[in-house]
Amino acid sequence: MASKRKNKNMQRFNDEQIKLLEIMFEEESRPESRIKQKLANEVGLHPRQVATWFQNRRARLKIKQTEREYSSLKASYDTPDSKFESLKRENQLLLLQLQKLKDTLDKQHGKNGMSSDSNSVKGDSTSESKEKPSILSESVNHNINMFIGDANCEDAECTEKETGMLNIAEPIDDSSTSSEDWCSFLDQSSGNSQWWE
Amino acid sequence: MASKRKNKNMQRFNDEQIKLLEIMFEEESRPESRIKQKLANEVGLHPRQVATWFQNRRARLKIKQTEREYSSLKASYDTPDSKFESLKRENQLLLLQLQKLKDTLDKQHGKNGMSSDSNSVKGDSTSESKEKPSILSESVNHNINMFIGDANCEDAECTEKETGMLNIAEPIDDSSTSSEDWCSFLDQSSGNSQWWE
DNA sequence: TTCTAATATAATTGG
DNA sequence: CCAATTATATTAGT
Repeated sequence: MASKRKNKNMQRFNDEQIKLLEIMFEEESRPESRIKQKLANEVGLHPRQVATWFQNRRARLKIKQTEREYSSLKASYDTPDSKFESLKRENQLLLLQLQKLKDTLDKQHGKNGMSSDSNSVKGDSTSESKEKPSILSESVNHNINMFIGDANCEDAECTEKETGMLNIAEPIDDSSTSSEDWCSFLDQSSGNSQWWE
Repeated sequence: MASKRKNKNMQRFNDEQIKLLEIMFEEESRPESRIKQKLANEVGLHPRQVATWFQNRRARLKIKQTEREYSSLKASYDTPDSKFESLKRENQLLLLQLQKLKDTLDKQHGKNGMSSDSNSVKGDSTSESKEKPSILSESVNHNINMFIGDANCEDAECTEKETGMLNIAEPIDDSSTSSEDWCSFLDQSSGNSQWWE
């Protein structure tokens, strides 16, 4: 394909040569031709080799710098994983709304929280006969559980971490409690995370 | 950097050598030692050089195959991103539940549905609703555990993973809820989005 | 020891 | 000159 016959022998430069080249590179990563020629004489290489070495050396430097930049950028932007955080916050808000609505309904029905607890976990399907199947409670308790996962990490270091989420203490502050602003509220909450669509 | 001492001369193999090596490689990419030795004699290289060549040749082959596989896999699978789809679906479920609750409330309060602001479920959190230690809240909270796993292992650096636990939400029996378009802010579920990469 | 995967380095190619 | 790629070698880990 592309193999020329003019390829001679390649030669790894020895430590002395490398050392001198590195020293020169530290002073000036892009020296003039004359300097390179002089250097070539000193280390016993062809000028072309010295030029090539400087090019490769600059390329290596650039790669390292780029990697470093990328790392720090990623470290600063990626850490909280803001995208997932936002989605989780979104879900928390929705759950908060559900909870409040449920409280309101319970009050309306004048229930005592202690007895006749039809809103426990969904395990009590033994005898569901309630005078009011109340789509509400069942619906609420129905399931807010979720499992969302994916693990691609083969042998990497995916460290696990517990999230003590559910800080529902979030001040949702009712500045605008007008009538059917259900939608507006939800609209807001989903609006502050446009990224998800 | 890592240049050890005894780096001597390297030698590019000539066309004849390469040609023979390639022919042999096509027949058997991993020949036995004797064959490699015989080959080395035929082309005038050290056995070690021939072995190295085969190793790197295999590496190159594998890289190309892997790249091809990755490309097609990525092309076909990359888009939906099930994690976020799941989260979005979860949000939709929550909203559906809210809708049901809201409908129920409207019916209970009957006529003033249009201007009903009696239960604007939102803002409280500051005062009010103290008399009820909210057993319900706990119940709800217990159901909120999520398990979210993140996996960007491209660079073998899974930043973090959060675990809650629990199971998949049962599908809501929404055969009756056909008015899905309330606050239609969820509907554009757009599965495209590569925004997060 | 052999193999794989990852990396280093000298050289080439094309722009 | 630079970016990208190639070809050989070397090293770490199994």
